[in-house]
Formats: sequence, C-alpha cells, structure tokens
Amino acid sequence: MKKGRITIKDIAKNLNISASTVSRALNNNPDISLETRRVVQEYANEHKYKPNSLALSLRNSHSNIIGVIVPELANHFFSSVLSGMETIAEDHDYHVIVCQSSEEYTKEIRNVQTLIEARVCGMLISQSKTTIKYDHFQELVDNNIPVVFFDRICTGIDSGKVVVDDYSGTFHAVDYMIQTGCKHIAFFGAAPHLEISKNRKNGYLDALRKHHMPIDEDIIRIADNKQLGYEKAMELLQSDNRPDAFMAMNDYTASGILLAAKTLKLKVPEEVSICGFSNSNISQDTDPMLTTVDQHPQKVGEEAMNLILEKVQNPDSTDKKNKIVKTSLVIRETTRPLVK
Amino acid sequence: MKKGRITIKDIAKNLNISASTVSRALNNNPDISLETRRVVQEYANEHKYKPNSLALSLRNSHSNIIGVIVPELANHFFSSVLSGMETIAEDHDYHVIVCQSSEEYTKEIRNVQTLIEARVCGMLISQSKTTIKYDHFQELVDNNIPVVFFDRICTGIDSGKVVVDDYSGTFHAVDYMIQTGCKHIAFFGAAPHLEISKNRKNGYLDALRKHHMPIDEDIIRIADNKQLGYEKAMELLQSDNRPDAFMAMNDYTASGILLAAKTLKLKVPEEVSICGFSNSNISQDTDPMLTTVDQHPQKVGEEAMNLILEKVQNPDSTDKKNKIVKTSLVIRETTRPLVK
DNA sequence: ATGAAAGCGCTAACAT
DNA sequence: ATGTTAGCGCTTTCAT
Repeated sequence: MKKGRITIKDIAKNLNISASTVSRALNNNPDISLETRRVVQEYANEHKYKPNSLALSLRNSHSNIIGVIVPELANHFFSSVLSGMETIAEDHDYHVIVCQSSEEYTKEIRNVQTLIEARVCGMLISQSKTTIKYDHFQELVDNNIPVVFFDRICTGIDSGKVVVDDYSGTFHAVDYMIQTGCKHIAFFGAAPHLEISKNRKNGYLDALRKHHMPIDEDIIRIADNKQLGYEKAMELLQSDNRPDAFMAMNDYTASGILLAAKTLKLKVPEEVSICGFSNSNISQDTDPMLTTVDQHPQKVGEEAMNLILEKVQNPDSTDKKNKIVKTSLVIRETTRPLVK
Repeated sequence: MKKGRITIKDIAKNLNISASTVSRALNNNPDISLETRRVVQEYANEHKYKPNSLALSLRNSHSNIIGVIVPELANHFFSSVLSGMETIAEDHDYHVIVCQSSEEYTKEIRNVQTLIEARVCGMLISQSKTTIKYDHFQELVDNNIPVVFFDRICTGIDSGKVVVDDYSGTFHAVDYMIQTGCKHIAFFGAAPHLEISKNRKNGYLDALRKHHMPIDEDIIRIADNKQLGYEKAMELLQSDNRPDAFMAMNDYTASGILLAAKTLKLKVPEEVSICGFSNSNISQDTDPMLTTVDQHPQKVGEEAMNLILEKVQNPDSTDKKNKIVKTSLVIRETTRPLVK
C-alpha cells in the first residue's frame, strides 16, 4: 500500500487496458463489452477503488459540496437545522461543509471567502446578529453561486429564503394567552433591526389588536437571554404596571422570566402566564414546563437544502420558491387552560 | 461574467505573462520581480481572484478537508464538540465536512465511504451506539487516512483518541455525594458494552469502595433518557430499597429522576440527591437546578482537531498522544452542601 | 469495442 | 526574472 488510494490508472495498468476504457467500464458505458465491464468492476471492488471526487469536481467545474454558515453551532436550533440539512444532502450525495460566524460580522465575511475558495456549489446562510453590510453576500451572487438564506435571512440580496413563520407563531401564542384570560401581556424581543424580531413583534401587536387590547410600550422590552429575561421580568413584576403574561423571544428568556416569577412567589400560570419560543430541550425540564412555539428546525434545514439543491442542479430556473415553515404552539404548563 | 470565477490563466492572459509567473507572484515567490508581483496581486485583488482549492488538493494529493462523523448533530454535547473542532480547523485553514450516523451502524459505514470519496485528509469519529464491527474503520487505517476517535472511541483500531475522563468525573461526583452524607447511591447507566458506560460505572464503584460502602446491584440500573430515568426512579423510590442519591448517565436521565422525586413529594436534595452528567443547557433550568459533571465538549472538539491536524501534517510521527479531557463537577442545587 | 489526447486549475522541476 | 512542460485523477471528444 503506497501513498494511499488506487486510481483508474492503476486499474488500467494492471488490467492492460487504457484508462478511458476503465473509466467507461466503471460508469457502465454500453460501448464497453460486458466482459470488460465485469472484469474492471470486479477488480475495482476487490481493490476498493473509490473515485476521487476532487478530480471529478475539477473536471466538471462543479463540486458536490454545499457550504453552510450558522451563527453558532452549539445552539439547539441551528444544530437541528444542520441535522436536517445533512440528512437531505446525504440522500443526494452532496457533502456539507460547516462554518460558524460566532455572531461576528468579520468572521462571517471570512466564512464566505473560505467557502468560495472551497469551491462549494451553493451556500446556506443564516446571518450573524452583527452583520451590517451585504457586500460579501453580493459577491456570491456576482460569482453565480446560488445562495439560500434561512431563519435570519438577508432581504437585500437576490436569493432563496426559508423562514420560520415567526409572525403567526407569535400571533397564535399571544392570541391563545388572551383567550385564556390574560389581560396585560408583555413582549420580550431581540435587537429590533432583525427581521425575526420585527415579525414576532408584529405578530404580538396584531394579536392584541385583534382583541382590541391597548398597546403598552412600557411592557415591550429587549431581552433575549436568561439573565436579561430574569432582570427585566423582576423589574416589571415589581412595578405598578405588572403584566399577567409574557411572550418571550426564546425559551431561555422564558426560563429567566419563570425564575423571576418564582422568586417573587407568583403562581405560574395562575398569576403569570409565560410563553417561550423554540421548543428547545430546556422547555420540558423547567418546573412548570414551558409552553412554547415549535419552529421545526429540522424541517427548516430540510427545506433549505432542498431549495439550494434545486438551484444548484437547475441554475437557470429563476423561480424563487421561498419557503415558510409553519410553527406550532406547544401547550405545556406555563399557560392557563383554555376556557370557553 | 462567464461561468463563474477567474483563474490564474485568465490573469496570465490579460497581463501577457505566463501562468507560472502569475502563480509564483501570487505566492510571493522572491524570484519574481517586485513590480510583477505588485501588478499581479493588484489585478488579482481587483478581480477577486480566489485559488481553486479543488485543483490545489488534486495537485498536492492532499485536501484540506477533515471529515467528522457524529452519532447525532442535534445533540448538545456533539454540537458543542463540533463547534470546538470548527474553531481550530478555521484557524488552520482546514474545512470540516460533517456526517451523522444517526446511531445506525450501516449509516456509519456509508458515512465512512462518503468521506473517503470526498478525499478528506483525516477523520474525527464518534462511534454509533449500534456499531458492532470495525472493518470500515480498519479500511481507513489501510488507506493511510489518519483517524482520531473522540468520546465514543473504538479501542480495536490503531488511532488517536480523545476521551472525557468519565471515570474520574463519576468518581468525584459520587465521592462528593458520599461526603455530603449520602448512604445509598444508585447508578443509572447506559448500554454496558460502551466504553463510556464501563468507565463511569467503575468510577461509581471505586468511589463506593473508597468509602467502604457496600455495592448493591439492585440499585444499578440501565436508564439513559428522561423517560427511563423517571420510570426506574419511581420504581426504586417506592421500593423498600430506597436510594438516597442517584448518579445519572446524563442530565436528561437526571431530570427524569428529579421529576419522579418531585412526583413522590420527596425533598431534593434533603431526601434525595441527584447528579447528572454533561452540564447541558437543561441543567440550569430544572428546579432545583441540577448538579452535574461538565465534560467540556468544546475542549474535546479542540483537542481532537488538534490531534488530527498534527497527524495530517506529520504522517510519519508514530507517537499517539491520546488526550483525556478533565471533567469538572458543577455543584448546583440537587445535591446537599458539604459539611465537614 | 477500445485507445490516445486534451483539459479542468494549479504548481514545481527544468529550461532559458 | 520568466516561460515551458508535465502531471495530480478523471472524462470525453475524436480517432481507429
């Protein structure tokens, strides 16, 4: 065993035929006699020949590698999305290269450059929170590299998009809490320039409007982690303007709110209702267990990968089938039961 | 803009020099006049030339891609490991291709084949639970593809290994619970053929032995998820042989045990102590919050990637620097305080 | 039915 | 200081 793997040339030499015949035989080209095909394929199997996909890609000027950029790998949502992507890619014999931007704009730029150099044939991207310019994305378009954004999409760029239905996820959750008798519902969101924040806030506002409830800017706050959720909830729950329900940006924030309510000996959900977002694994382990909105991250990943593969395999098609993945409300114990 | 990206040839043609000069200029070869270098590099920058790593890899018969196989991407431990790997790889200009085996032996075999075809220059693997034979791993060794196993290592194969110190993690946790006054400690483990199960059980047993405590096979059970943790704990806690502490295989199991204790109105930690394993995100959201063993998954990933890169860049070195990543006990609320 | 040659993008040995 | 050539592994005209 010399320097690794056996090539077509090796087979050709050992069988005393030409490389092109071997290539054709391996690809079951009908020009080649059945006998030759059999011999070649047998030899290849025996010696565990594997085509060199690097060479193949180079020749076809088309790799079978999809690049994925996520803000954070160690995150339940994104790792589930990635799982969905990998599943679909595997089915289609594509590979997935992953990069994480760590929520840093400059790292994201480097990620994009890296993936261009890696000659990926398409990219799946979820923007970092700190991304402020889109030149690096535009470069992809200019280079004819198909892109699909998912979840944290980039609206400034001509590309495919897969989003979670944040608007209606939030709308339904808030609507539900109103129907269970909540009168004064707070909203804890994230940085307002993100699409996702806007959409969720709009869902919240429209649910209030639907029921002709007043909008109180004082109980609309920015808090998107446990610590902030806890702090802002402590503040509000001890104020004169005490909410009887919270719609949170994610489950961590919700868990912080829950902690605040418990610290203040307020009963959940009797005195305070709480709804999270994500249906992450923590939501079944809080006490009481969190009501939350499931985003079906696996599905997001599958849709995104399907979209990009379509684009990759059919570069001329101009139809942008953007996908919206429906959310579903998972009712557990931090909200009251529905009473008609 | 024709079919995508600019090549060295294009630059050469437009600048009326040869391709090799361009190549050398781009690599800052001192043979090339400063002036030529400047001109070439300027042109390259302006036209956003990016080297084609496919071509490079082919030429060097050495890709800069590391293949990673994990049992499950949507898992806090493995996604954190992956995050650590990506960070190190990025620093060294290597790419990471991920595959998941979904805990299926046959899928794992396919993953290995896929990654061989992708011409990865090294692999990082954590075995699936159902893997029973090692032929597919052996094939890697035969092909001179360096491998490093992490966490769920394969002892039958000559390779690098990075493991969590399961033995001493469990030992210290149990030792700690004994020191806080626990007298009858149950152990909830996973499938006994896994290295990781054996090691943790040994840590448990040795901690008991250290304190000359009897070993009771009746309270050593198999349970490695929330449901099973709940069921087995319900059973034991209602039996005559009631434990006053539990050492669990992971935080989910611990959370099931906690649920059982709460269901039976037993006080945690006064009447029942519980220790999980992983320090996963749920451990801060249970009530009371879980005492657990942090495995430092990010670190596991970093060490594994460092090891494989060393091997890749220095294939002849035979030193197998296996790494053991130390665990640390994270004391929260499901165990009693230490009293001297 | 098979072989020879060229080329995907890049670089290194070998000219000049 | 720069150019020419060959080759990494593969496929695909274009012969024969």
